[in-house]
Amino acid sequence: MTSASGATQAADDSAETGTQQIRDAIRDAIVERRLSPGTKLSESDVGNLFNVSRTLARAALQALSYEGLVSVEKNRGAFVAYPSPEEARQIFAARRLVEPGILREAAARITPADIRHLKQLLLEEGRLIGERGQTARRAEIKASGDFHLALAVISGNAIMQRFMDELVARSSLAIALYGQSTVSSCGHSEHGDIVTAIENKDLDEACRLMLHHITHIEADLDLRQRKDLGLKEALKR
Amino acid sequence: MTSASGATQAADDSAETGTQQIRDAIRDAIVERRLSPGTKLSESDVGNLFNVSRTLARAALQALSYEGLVSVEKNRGAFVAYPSPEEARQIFAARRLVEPGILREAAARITPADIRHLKQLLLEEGRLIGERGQTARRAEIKASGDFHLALAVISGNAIMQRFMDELVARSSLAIALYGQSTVSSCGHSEHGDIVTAIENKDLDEACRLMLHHITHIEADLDLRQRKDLGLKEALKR
DNA sequence: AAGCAAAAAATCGTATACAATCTAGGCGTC
DNA sequence: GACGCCTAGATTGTATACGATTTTTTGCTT
Repeated sequence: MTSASGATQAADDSAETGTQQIRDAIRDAIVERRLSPGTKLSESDVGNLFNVSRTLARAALQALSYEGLVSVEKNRGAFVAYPSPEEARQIFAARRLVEPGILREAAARITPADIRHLKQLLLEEGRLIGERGQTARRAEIKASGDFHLALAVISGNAIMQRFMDELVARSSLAIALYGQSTVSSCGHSEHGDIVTAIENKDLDEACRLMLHHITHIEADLDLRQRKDLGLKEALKR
Repeated sequence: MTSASGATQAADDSAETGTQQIRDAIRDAIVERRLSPGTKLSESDVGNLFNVSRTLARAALQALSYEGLVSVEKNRGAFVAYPSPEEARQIFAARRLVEPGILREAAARITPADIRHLKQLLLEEGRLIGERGQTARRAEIKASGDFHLALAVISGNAIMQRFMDELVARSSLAIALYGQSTVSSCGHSEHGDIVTAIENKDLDEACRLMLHHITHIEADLDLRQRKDLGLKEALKR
């Protein structure tokens, strides 16, 4: 619920109602991996699906392209983004670069209520890992990201929060493409350790754990360049 | 020249020619402060100005709103963004958070050619400070940002590069609104010091200087809340 | 049957049209 | 003269229309 529409607004008064809704729906579908990288998103289809004109569908796709979740190719249309191994590396490099800083700012402003909230998220995440079925798996993916997003919220910096929204969403894409282990459930305990370190006011340790955690996620990816990638057209549909 | 259109593309194949052009033109105008915060940007006006339909004008404005440079209010239109003091603080907080990291990555990959390029930028910047006239002033503003952007380019991370583009542009808005000293020319020597520290492989010192530099820029702003800000309508046009 | 060329269909790029909403000015009342 | 209401104009929100580009299909040739 925290992340249902928790992306771009902040103080966003814009919210072209229709567009916003479509954008969030598609974003969620991408992040939860109901839409695979490379899937074509035709403007007409999206429009029909939401009972809205191509104009709005196009606007939504355009918006998603600014977040790096879909790539639009001139005269060819929009596709769910298909990050290259290099792009994937950059996504995680960016996270290593900003998340320790966010963590520090968050720790400086954190309240007992925030800590309770974080633990709540952890509990929820743990519960989902226990369950089985696709629905639970998808919820787990989202929950895993929500932890990092929650820290950004606590940090109180709306700009960093939006940036993290983008990074977490794009991470999900990279994992969908290059992830090896079935799920990144491995990372759950690491989230808990980070909270503990924050509670103990051991920021250096918390940051160390955070960096380790991100590296751990990335290590589960197989980012070796696929050689036959020249005919990327084949992948696009 | 490095920054002429040096913002959003990277591997951007999209480039709806018309929209892209309009967006860059308006962005430049905002960054160079030819457009003041709060200025109304009507879709028809923008369209006419670029001999293009409202459709494309709207798309360009929408794009700029994703970068935080214009704010669009439902049923009211688009305005050059008018960042609140709090927003301004967050912009600089974000820069303090990411720029040391970018600097470290850049330093790790920097080549002699890159260093020559940085010094070239410094020279150009120094030259502009010497000149007088509005044109020179505007060029100076842009040059000052270009230094930070160049570091992001050298870091080789396209995602951080795009983020820095946004932060530098928004900084320019904050300075335009709250800046006190005529120009931030004060910061020029600091840029030089940073390059020197990089050359000396003294990364800790370089980061220290960078943080100091950003704080210095922010310190020149008067971010006291204006009390009569309730009737923000008055400020909007 | 495979390959290629041209035509047909689908899809995108952009402009225009119409409805909904907001803004401004005028008029009347108090 | 000030306040409120109402109409006229301007501006945005969304849909539709049409030309351009790409993709697919068809049908012919080898």
